[in-house]
Amino acid sequence: MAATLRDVAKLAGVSFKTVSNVINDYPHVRPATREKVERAIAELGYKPNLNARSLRSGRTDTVALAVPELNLSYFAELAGMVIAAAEESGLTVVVEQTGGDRDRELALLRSPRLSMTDGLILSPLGMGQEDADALEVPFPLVLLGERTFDWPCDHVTMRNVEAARAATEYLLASGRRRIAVIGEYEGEVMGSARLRLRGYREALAAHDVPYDASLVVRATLWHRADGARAMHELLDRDVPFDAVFGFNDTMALGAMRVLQEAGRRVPEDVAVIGFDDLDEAAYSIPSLTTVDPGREWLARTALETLLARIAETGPKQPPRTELADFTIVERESAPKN
Amino acid sequence: MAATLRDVAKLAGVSFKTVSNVINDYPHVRPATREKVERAIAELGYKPNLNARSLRSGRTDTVALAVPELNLSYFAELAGMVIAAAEESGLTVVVEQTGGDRDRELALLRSPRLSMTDGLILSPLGMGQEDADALEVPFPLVLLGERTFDWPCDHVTMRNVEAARAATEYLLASGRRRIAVIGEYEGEVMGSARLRLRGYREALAAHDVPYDASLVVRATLWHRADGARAMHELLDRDVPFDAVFGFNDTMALGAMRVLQEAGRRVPEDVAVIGFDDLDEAAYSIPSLTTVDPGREWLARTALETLLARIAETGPKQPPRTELADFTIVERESAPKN
DNA sequence: GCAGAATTCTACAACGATGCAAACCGGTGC
DNA sequence: GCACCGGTTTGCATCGTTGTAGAATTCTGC
Repeated sequence: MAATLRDVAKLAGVSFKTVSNVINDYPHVRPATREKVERAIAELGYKPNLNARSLRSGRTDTVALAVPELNLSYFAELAGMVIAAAEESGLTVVVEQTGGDRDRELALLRSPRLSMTDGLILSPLGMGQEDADALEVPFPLVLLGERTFDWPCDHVTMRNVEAARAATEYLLASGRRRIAVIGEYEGEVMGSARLRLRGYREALAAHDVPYDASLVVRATLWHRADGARAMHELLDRDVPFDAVFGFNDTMALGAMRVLQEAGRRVPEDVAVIGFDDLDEAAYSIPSLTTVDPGREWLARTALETLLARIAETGPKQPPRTELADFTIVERESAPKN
Repeated sequence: MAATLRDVAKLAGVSFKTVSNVINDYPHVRPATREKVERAIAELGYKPNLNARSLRSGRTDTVALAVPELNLSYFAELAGMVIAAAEESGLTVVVEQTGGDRDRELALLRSPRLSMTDGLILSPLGMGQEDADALEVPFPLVLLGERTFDWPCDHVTMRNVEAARAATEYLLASGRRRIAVIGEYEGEVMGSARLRLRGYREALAAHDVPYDASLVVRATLWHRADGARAMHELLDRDVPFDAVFGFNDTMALGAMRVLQEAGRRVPEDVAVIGFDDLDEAAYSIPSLTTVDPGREWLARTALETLLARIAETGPKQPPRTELADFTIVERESAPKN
């Protein structure tokens, strides 16, 4: 089996605690001793058993990240960024998929699996206000992305309302007046869909454009297929529209595809704007104008916030809420004018 | 702090070992005792400390999955599938990103972090034959995707040569003769790029179409931007071509975008075929004909193979090689004729 | 050359769980 | 009435590490 501290100690001719001291950079170790120990470590290829270390020290240097599914590019890219940021701090990341399902989110929050981690970054989707007290957990927890309830808990998110409002105003400024929306999700109380819809309505109101419910199409999951389905539904409704605001890029791309199949030119007949600024938005045909919600910043900040909470020793600090800045990325599907 | 076995034991009025027996479904526990213990567990909200359990039992019920980056949809979707499959077996998955970088792949194989897992599923990219003995590791290891060297090690992959050959023949059958290829990677000896190129050449040879190196464009990373860059390069070369075979969908989509920007019609002027069958391939404009390499099967099989190796007790079984079946998914970018 | 203060090293007890083997307990069989 | 037998419960050692406290060694100043 793998070498342990004691094996190294025996080889180096010191007590096993000294080996531990060397590994942990304990200051008072004579250079000669240190070198002897290091040679023994190298010779045996000793690697510390992190489980034992965790058990003893109480720290695992592992964090859990729970997202709906990696199949959604937004979450895949976000997860990639969180993992990269964690790697920089020497942390390991356990990735969990909840499917955006309430029960699985709740189960995760209670799961013993989390005892192997120092904390959790959760992107909740399915949970609602009635589940808020499930967030009363005995470990550091950071919500990443819109929370669907009111609860004092660290929270890193984007300016959904403002960004959606800006996106809508961008379309309005380019002369569009009949702006359809894809991604509304009626069951949801405080999630992204609701907030983005609010931003949309604020923009309309600010420009005296009447809100028309027949331009709003719901989609609970935000996959490409949902965007496509929503666009079919919109076309079937046979209401005129000259722009589409997809609540995420994936749906916007799905919708854009259907739009063009149906013979509508983008952007001449219909402008399309998305939300997320996925990698692929720059390469679609036409390329997709979208909102960059500041994902890189979100990922890093979520991790930093979690680490700060983990490092916390004294009395509990009040919950933090961090908001990313957004920008609108202009591309072909919705030119400025 | 969290409740331990002893706390539960005290509350239930039994020895802590009995509590352990209840938790582990040890058969000889009187129903009355079991119930008493279970009540105490529920009352205290006891959750086993998995670190302690792992230390003692040697099993972590966690596996590591290392892919180049989640930013590449292929790997994101693959990772999602592996995690989902692991979840079904009650396993946790640690995700590592290597960036396809040789040094990081090697570092990972030697990392103490793996002591927190029961085994590793690795998608190697950067390592080469000279690193083969780095695969001599003291834990179960399964290579997922093409291996870049010859080494007796469990290996789950796709039929790269045959699939590439089939893709090329598909294009030939539709009358194309000048088929460009994007994704060749000269440094690589045995990886996917080489194998797919071989399949391409076999198909050409079988149909007496001469191989023309000026139609082959290299790309070391297989991002959308690489596909776009490669297509620019190809257009700059000013050689005639009537089809493009992208070694993955992401590049094919990037290339298709550039192609259309340049005024070439897809598929009328140039047919495009990809490889991977990503979600988005069905929604691009035009939708992308591609090779489905059997990812779902790959993900599940990789995990199963790893689990079998972990469960292994007796003498080491010989390494397994598992090959997924592929299919060609016909879409608009390359119609059958 | 020696006391006293640093410095360096070691011993022992945890962390919270599981495996083993022994102890217990009530009932049988003789 | 006693040995014996399952089924049931328990005690102890142990996994590999770190924290604390104290022992051993070296260094300093006189």
